[in-house]
Amino acid sequence: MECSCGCLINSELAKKVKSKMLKDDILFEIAECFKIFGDSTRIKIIYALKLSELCVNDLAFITNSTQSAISHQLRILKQAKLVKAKKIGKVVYYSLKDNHVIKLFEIGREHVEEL
Amino acid sequence: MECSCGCLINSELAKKVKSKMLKDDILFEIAECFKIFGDSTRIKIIYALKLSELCVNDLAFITNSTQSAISHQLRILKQAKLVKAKKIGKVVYYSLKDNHVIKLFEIGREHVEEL
DNA sequence: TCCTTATATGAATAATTGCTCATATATTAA
DNA sequence: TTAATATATGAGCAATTATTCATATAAGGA
Repeated sequence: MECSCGCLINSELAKKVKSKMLKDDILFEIAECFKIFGDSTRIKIIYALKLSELCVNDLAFITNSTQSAISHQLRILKQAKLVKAKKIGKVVYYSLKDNHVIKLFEIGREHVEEL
Repeated sequence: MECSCGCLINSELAKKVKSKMLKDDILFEIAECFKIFGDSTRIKIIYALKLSELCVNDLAFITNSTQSAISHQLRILKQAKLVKAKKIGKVVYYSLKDNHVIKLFEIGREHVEEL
């Protein structure tokens, strides 16, 4: 028995596939990226920002959420480099950082609509 | 004060954006889709299956995980229609359901590698 | 200065979730 | 039939997480 899985049929194949796997930390980062998109509130924020640059209170209004909840989520989105912020007076305007965010959203949307 | 957010500057904009938002249930489904990709173990499974059709034990070996953990995650992936299963004898072979899964994975990977 | 508005944030809570462990089912071999 | 192998699954647990609440900070207006 060659591999730890105990599956005799595919042991050679399994070793080959294992050797071709991306590094764990890369796969972890990819999962972390998707995790950001995997929350209703954050997806709503992303979609709203796809339509327009918006301030925190407007985002709260648009998403039927509270200012606090949105602010917490915006911090997460900012840390993930998905949105950027611009402060004018006491108002902070948020917008999507780049088109990659929109691209990812659209592919996800397509996938859902095809099911 | 027109909108519940109390933000006078953007109240008209906010109402306009809100009217253009996708339905909550659509956005929820999109988030749910991304959520599936947002776990290290599942991403490892998806990447491994991108390389080859594999049985449960091989997947456990390749991902350094247990048979039980992988089986649980495969059930989630199957329910989400991301993988399909084919039983031959006592071995169950899993593979990706379609190229959309690969496409989503690749866009996520690109995004991570650009950061 | 005092008040209001806009945003941020720490703590607490409730809900979700991924894993482990034990066990069940199914198939094949002896 | 009995044993071994491959997979599935329910219960319990630990960790994560999204929200709420209270409060802090910051800016503008009276």
